[in-house]
Amino acid sequence: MAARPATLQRIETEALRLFVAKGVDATSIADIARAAGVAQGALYRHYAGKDKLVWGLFRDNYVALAERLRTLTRATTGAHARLAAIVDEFVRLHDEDATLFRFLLLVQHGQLAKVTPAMPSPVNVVRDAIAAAIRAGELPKQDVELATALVLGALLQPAVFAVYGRLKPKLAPHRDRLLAAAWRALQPA
Amino acid sequence: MAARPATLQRIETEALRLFVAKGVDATSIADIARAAGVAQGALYRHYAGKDKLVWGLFRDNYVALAERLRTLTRATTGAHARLAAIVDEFVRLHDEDATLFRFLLLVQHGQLAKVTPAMPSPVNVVRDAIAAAIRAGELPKQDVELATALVLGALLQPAVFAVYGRLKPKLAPHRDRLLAAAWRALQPA
Amino acid sequence: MAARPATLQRIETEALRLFVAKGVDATSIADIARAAGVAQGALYRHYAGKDKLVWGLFRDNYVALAERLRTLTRATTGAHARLAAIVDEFVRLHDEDATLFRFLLLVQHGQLAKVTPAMPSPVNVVRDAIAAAIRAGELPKQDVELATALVLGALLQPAVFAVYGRLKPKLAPHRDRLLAAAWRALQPA
Amino acid sequence: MAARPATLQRIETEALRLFVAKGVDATSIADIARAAGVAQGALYRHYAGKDKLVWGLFRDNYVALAERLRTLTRATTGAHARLAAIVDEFVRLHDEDATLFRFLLLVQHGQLAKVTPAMPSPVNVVRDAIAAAIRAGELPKQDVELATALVLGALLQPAVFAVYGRLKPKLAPHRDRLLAAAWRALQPA
DNA sequence: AATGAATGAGCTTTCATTCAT
DNA sequence: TATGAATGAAAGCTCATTCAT
Repeated sequence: MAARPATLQRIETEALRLFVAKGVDATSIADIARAAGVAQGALYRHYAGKDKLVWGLFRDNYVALAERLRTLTRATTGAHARLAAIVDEFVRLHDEDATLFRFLLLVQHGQLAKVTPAMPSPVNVVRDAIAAAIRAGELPKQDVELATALVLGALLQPAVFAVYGRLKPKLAPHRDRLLAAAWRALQPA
Repeated sequence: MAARPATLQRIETEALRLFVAKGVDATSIADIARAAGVAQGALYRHYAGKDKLVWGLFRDNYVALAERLRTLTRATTGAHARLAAIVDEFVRLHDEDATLFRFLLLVQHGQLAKVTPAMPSPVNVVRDAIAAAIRAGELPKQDVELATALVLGALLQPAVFAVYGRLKPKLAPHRDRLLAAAWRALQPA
Repeated sequence: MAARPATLQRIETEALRLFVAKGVDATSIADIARAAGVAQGALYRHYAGKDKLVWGLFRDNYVALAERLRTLTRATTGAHARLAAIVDEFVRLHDEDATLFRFLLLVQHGQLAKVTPAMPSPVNVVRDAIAAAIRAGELPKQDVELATALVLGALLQPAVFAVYGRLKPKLAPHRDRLLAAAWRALQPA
Repeated sequence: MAARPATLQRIETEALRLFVAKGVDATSIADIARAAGVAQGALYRHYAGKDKLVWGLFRDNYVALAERLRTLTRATTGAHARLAAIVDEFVRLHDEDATLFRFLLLVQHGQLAKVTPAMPSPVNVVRDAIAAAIRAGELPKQDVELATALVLGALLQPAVFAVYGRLKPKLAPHRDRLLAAAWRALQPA
């Protein structure tokens, strides 16, 4: 009863690690099984197939991030404070679980097509926060989608730079700068 | 002698199109050969293998973009004008050859590891322009790599949004806004 | 102690049903266990393996049919009456338990190789009845095996037609016709 | 140009042989490739998959038999002469290519479900011949499907007996007897 | 130069069977 | 006794690459 959850846990941990290290397509089921210390067939008790494993890992964590962000924006008042909460959550996730963050970052292409409009999405949380701020007069009127892209760009591209070693592995030291860039990107004047 | 380059051209065009549409790994040599109207074996007369084909397409266009950007920044004076030239070139490439832009955007992970420091890189051109502006006192002192990431984020994330249909297919209408966001991201105050 | 036989019963019923519906090879142990409402491992307490399950089901019912036919032919006098008894038993089995009949019919190839000469076989009962009638002068001299084939053909091919919906599901209405065809097949003149 | 058809021919010949000897499910693609002396992948140049190979072999020969029978019945006049032509063709096919005949016989279950009404079918040719004879007053009125089953039973069950060694490998010596049994089965009086 | 049949390694997946609990 | 997670061998299939023509 103590070793059983461990198997699934090990599979997910190793899968994430390998997907980030080698890419999803270059990671075989055999690789994952070997790393997790189980037989290949054992994976199929937990996941219907490789696609489902990738999608499950992506969706669960993508949705969880969206829900945390939603909770944070609901608990916060004021456009700037909300943006700060969003930035902090991105930075925290990146620095606390870089593997997971990079998985979401690198694997999104190929998975985003499966995201349905009904699914909670971090992108939509950011967009909704911006839209609300505009409606409240806290931000100037502007193209909401473009504004969302600019905010996300300020958060994600530094993460990409960290992946390739152009920036140090932790984003926390850059938190204020990221927040400032994101905030100013919302002032089109 | 006039039709031969056409064959190679067709192969590259179709390969790019398929790589963007289905992803590199999901695109087989057979797919490309079929789309280009040649036999599979014929591809190997032009490329040593699939990896080389992908890498060749990436490197050639990546380097070409870098060289165009380098030429532009050399021909321009003043930090803001240079940044404008960079933004314009990104926007132009995106709007004139969306397939190529998206190929570079989506395929970079998995190819960037092969980029040597000696190779001209668009990222380095942007970084050098920023570094020069700081040295010249046109921009405040700051982390150059982080500044580069913020500028690129402002350019690339809107392109990602265009891929997923969150923004309209052309970036030109957003040119001023992108430039403003990139410029302000460089004022850390 | 009363529910246990029910488990075994359920396994056999569902196995037969699935074997007929999807074929033996296309039916997995998991399918049977699921349909019977037991765990996969539980099947192995009753059967040594899948092959043994199939063989057991075939042999038990094949032998049982042979023994019923043997009893009937022993209890009957006269060639025509015996043939009628055989036809009636085939028709009765078919109409009362179509699944079992079709299982025997469809699964025989692949199982018949395991039938030993010592095992009671419906085919041999029919053959022995014909041979006895010839010895008794009730039927003309003829190739006994060929005669057996002709009688069985008249009984089994209509059953095949019923499987594929070319005939209605019940053979009882055709009983007289089947008997006539079988009887006449035995008059080589 | 001489060796190419040989490959496909070898594949089909060996596949048929193995399917009859071991059954379709027990015959692996590896078995066929080994027997045909080609790599496994080579099979997929000619057939989309194992299912398609089996179906292709079945359908082609099933249809070809139907068309030969159709030609024969069209070229013949009189119910008895037509039936004789049908019996002769079955006997001929059986004795000249026992492997093919047994393939059609043993593999039909599992393939017949894919036969569309538009496809020429030996069963329908026999049925049509009987129906025509009834309309012409050459045979008494009767259930045409049942009559078809009885005729086919008289032809196919002896073939099954030959498979299992209960009858000698050739049916030709039994031709008159088979024809007589089939003909009498059509006289319900 | 081009063709396309063939190769062979590798992939994902299935499944009968085992065994600790 | 029953469970179901785990095993491991084998299956069907794909695909980058080679090579005789």
